[in-house]
Amino acid sequence: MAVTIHDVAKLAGVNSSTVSRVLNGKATITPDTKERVYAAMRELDYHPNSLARSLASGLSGAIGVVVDARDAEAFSNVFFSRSLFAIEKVAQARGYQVIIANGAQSRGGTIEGLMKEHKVDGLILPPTTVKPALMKTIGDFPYVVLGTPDTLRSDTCWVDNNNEQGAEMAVRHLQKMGYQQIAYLGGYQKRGFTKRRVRGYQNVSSGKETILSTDGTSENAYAEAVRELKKESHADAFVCNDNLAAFGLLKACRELRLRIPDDIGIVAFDNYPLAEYVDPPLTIVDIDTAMLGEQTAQLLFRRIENGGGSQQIMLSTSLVIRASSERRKK
Amino acid sequence: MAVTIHDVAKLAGVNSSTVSRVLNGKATITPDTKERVYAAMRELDYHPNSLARSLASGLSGAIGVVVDARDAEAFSNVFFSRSLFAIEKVAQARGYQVIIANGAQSRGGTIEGLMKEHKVDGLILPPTTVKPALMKTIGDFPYVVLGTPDTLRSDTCWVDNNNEQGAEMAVRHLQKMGYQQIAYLGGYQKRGFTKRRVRGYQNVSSGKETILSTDGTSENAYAEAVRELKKESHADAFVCNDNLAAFGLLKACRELRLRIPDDIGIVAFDNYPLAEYVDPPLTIVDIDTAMLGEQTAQLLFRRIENGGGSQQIMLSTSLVIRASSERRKK
DNA sequence: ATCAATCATGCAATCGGTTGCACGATCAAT
DNA sequence: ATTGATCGTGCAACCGATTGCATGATTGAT
Repeated sequence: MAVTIHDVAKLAGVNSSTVSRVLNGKATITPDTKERVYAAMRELDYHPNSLARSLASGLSGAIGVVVDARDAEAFSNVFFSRSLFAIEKVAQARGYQVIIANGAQSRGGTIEGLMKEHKVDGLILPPTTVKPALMKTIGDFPYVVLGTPDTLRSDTCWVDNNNEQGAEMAVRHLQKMGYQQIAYLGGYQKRGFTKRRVRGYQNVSSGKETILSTDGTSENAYAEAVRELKKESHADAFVCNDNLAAFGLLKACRELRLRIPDDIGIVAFDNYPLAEYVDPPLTIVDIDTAMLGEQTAQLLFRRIENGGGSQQIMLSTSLVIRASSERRKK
Repeated sequence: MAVTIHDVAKLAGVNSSTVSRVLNGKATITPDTKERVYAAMRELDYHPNSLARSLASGLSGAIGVVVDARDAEAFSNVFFSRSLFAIEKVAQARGYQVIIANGAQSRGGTIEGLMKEHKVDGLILPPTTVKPALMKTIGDFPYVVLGTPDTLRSDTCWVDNNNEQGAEMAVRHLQKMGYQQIAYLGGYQKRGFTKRRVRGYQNVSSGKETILSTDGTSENAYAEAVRELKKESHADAFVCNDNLAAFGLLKACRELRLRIPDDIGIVAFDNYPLAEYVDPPLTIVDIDTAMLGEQTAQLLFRRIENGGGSQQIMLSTSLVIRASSERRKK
């Protein structure tokens, strides 16, 4: 098989425990010995077997990122992949591996397996998985929720962007641009983040409240938008739950010959790469996904290392103003 | 610590090796004993330590998916995430973990580490990483390239979609719709898949060949498109290297008041979720990313298990015809 | 009834590291 | 010079599984 610590030890003329100590820098070793060991490692192209290492130390050296996706779309969710990128970056800097696992099909089994079979030292979970049953089996295993769990427990760590504030900001912006009747379009109402966005919308909306829920698809958003826009006194601006909803709305406006931003104003959540390339470019409530991922990973590592207290981090969103909400004249 | 195989053995009144055999179903065990062991496992909520298992068996039970991403965008590449979803699905069905790793910053080190430190049993690599130096260190370690490597070696396994055929199909379709002067827009020419798409374009293009390379951004595609469309006798149709290029082109057409599909025909590669929601909906060379991921993973597992011969899989693309190429009148 | 073949299970080595304890060597202080 | 503290390294147990070999029990054939 491959080169082991014993081969290195023999070549360097020391005991394997010494090699181990050199490897981990955990003890005082004579510079001379250290050099001989390094030389032997180099000569043999030694790579420590991480499995043996993990077994002995009781640490897998990996963290798990759980996704809750029934179909491929959720996986290719820009939000998810960008955060994942940041998570991987933080993990790599610490010499940790990132394991991704889809928790959708196996109610809790995936997560439990990762944990109890010692495959990971910590977990990043989606809010949808945080249910009492899981919390019981998870015990004091280190985990951080990426998003806000529906059932709040003070000892749960989570990192999220401030959806409520984001929606408030969107509505205020539209109001300032002179729109009178602002509606909320899109989003599956059972999802926590949608609820919070809607709440933000309700907090500051002044006119009639119109909330058009969808199943999350563009098609559905399109249909709802058409229905609304055909009414006698319809909304003159929309806060869209995501880019997909905004695209459905754009299509509806085109068909009904409503001009944006003159007749209809639009602000949408999430900054898709294409949002600024549609006609007109979309005003966006931008979520700092990189920061989200980074903070989540760092919080997790803090918990893994210190076991330390729980913490919740809420990141602010920012508004990227583009043509879709810039009414030229009142 | 946690429950071990010995605890189970003691409770069931057998030796730990018997428990192991029950666990793995590798030997004949009396139904009675088997039941006692299962009962003990259930009672103690036993979960085998995968680290110990891996060490003993020499198999990590994980595969690595390497990404070559400098920025978050490449990671959130729809192509990548959809394939990843399919890969994870296949892996989960076999009880394997999926480790993702960004190979961008550490020339080869990441891949070598995953391999030599026994963190994974096999690798899925992007074509960009397949260079002679890596091939030497990788030896006969199981790996499959997702995409076509630039430097072809007959013993390299890879899975890719047929980009050349896809481009040919796009051009032929535009020709049939009556477009005379078809250009190719977008794509960084050094990338293998872009080269192959351009080659397909060249194979069947009849009129003047116009190849407009970009740096991959929409902005750049927009600029190139504007430059082309301002010429005296400009192209009347474009095959776009991806959706981003198509979006740049759409913007250029809007500004120059060129109508699609009457004045300009468009076919683009990759079926982004938004492609059918722009105006007009885009005709697309569709890549079956799910199949791509699935085939890649399955090929990898075949190699891990049999060590078997090398194989190359080329998947066909299909054309999804929408309004952007359907010229109403000649 | 006898013997060989097969079955069920235990024993102990092994996978490749880590780490507490022990011990001789070195060093500083008196 | 003596003594106690500190340093550098080896020994061996241990992490929690797997697996080849051995053994006693059971089975079937003659």
